Amino acid sequence: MKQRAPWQRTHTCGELSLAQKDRDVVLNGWIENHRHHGQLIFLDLRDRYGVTQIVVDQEAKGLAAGTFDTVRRLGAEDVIAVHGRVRARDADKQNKNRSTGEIEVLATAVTVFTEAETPPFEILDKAEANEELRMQYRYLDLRRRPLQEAMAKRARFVTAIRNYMAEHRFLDLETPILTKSTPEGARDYLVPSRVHPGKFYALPQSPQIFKQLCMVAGLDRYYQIARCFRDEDLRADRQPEFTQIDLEMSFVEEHDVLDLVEGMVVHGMREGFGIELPQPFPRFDFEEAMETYGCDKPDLRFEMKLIDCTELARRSSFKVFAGAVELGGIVKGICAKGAAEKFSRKGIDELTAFVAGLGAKGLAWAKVTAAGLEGSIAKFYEGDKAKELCAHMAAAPGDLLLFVADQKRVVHKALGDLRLKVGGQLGLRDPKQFRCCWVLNFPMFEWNDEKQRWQFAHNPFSAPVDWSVQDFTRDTAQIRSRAYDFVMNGWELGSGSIRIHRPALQAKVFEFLGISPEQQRANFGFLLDAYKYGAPPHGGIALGVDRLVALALGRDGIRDVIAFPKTSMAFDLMADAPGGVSPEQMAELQIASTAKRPG
RNA sequence: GGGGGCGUAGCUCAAUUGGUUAGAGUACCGGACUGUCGAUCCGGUGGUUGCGGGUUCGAUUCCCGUCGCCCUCGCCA
Repeated sequence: MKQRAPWQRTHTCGELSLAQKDRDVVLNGWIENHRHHGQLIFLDLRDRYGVTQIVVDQEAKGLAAGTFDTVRRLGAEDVIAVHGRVRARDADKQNKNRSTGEIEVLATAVTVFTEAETPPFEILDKAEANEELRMQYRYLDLRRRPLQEAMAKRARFVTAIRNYMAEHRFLDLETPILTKSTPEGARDYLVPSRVHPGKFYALPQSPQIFKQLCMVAGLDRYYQIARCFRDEDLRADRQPEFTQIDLEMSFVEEHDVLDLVEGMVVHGMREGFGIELPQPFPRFDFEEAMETYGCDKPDLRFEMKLIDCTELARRSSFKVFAGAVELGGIVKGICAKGAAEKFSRKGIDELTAFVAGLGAKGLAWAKVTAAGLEGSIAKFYEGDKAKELCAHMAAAPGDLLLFVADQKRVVHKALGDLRLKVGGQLGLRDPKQFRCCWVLNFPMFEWNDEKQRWQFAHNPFSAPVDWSVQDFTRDTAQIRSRAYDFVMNGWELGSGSIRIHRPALQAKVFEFLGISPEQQRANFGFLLDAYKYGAPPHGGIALGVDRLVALALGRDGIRDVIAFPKTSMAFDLMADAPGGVSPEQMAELQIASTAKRPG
């Protein structure tokens, strides 16, 4: 039988109920609250599992000598052991808000492990202190129930993912944290090498190349809950280090990866958060997503699709419409169901300003009534024309129609963002609803205006949809890659592709982008070499764990679901990192700082 | 790198056109209290108004700089 020290808990603070009535128990935990009534003291004792009320009664039989005086001096966040007996509470003394509210523990003795100074902020469910202070004392913030729950659910989710991956024959393989800098992509975090003076490791932006090498190695199915590092400016949904579910599979095509990941996400959401995702996840061609939703990461919690009105507009007496079409542009609209009454003239002016900020020249609008249309385009659409337009837009009385006429890119950007804004204002973006989809066949290259050259849209290893493409200079913008994104509620949560596994094709892609054979060798030489020795066709994906957990828990940012996050200046307020190092350390690494104001 | 917001007691906030000794709630400390559960009641401690400078008879308030936090554009293959 297992040894238990006298002070060690027999139960947690969340598990006692009438089932343990009259049992002698020991609880360990933090004092959340204390209420003094002279000869009677109540303590709320908290641990990860819950809160149990402790009663210390000076008159109680069996109360150890001195205990009452000890307890009288205790305060919030002191850590104690309570010895006592479980007692049923009278009906009028029960606390219905607590799972342990039907019982309490009548103390016989108390052991004080540590007394706590008054914390810089109170440990309450509702975060009352500002985030800066809470990050500085993160270990106190983490005591709060919402964060404890977030951490527990995140851990449960990750465990579910691991189980799922193991069941599907994936090997959890570790890849280097100290690796090599590559010029493309995000800025690297660098680590100086002591034994190679003047040389640096880079922390991985992702395990991309290593996981592909695992495929060349014949390991067949790789996954890792991998930490990734990117030295770019932060946002609410971006931290300098973040976690990905990274995976790669051999001898597969898109649907193999998509099917597997779909199952994984469904399993993880169910086991981790109790969320049932509607299946199957729709799969959109990139082009289709852009045409229908105006963006490559559609929020499918509501419809309000972009409807092409270019042909109707072409023969319109409304010059803005006809004129835009004449200049090679398009006209599209959205129909906000039942929204006519929810948007005043002022509300629509605000939407107009919104799309203007996105590059649109204006916003044409109409409210649908039983009699016809009202609004900026009403006089151009009367009688049958109004009916025709409404039929085309599938609009009914009470609906609000919004149109943008411009070049395709502008229309999609403006209406895509407008759709999200209007959907949000109509309460259609319910954080408790979860809708996933896939977007496939992204453009392979995109034009970088600043650098005046083509660059990878996804990553350098994504295969073109058409294997036989020989000349990337022709119709470059039309070339599609076998890249896919996983999207939930309008958030891009994952990105992957079927890779190039033929060295000749890979070299051609690099060549097109102006990466010289020397640079190729220097940066990716080991991958290109590896491909010479028999690379299987393969593909994979990486999913952002932090974003996924934040979304599942309805949090606005990922800091809430990371135990020890950094500020938007990539600073760790608790650890005070980054920090200075001694001249000796610098000398040993043979590096010097050119910073004007060190530290 | 650009734009916006915030910074006053341990914490959350208030303070009139620039005007007396910078207030309140809470926490904390002391006291009362045997059924509370964010206990209640009485009393008390607690301030470099982020930091530096300027304007002024006088600055929490106005101006300049600086630091920190948050949001955002650029950036994030």
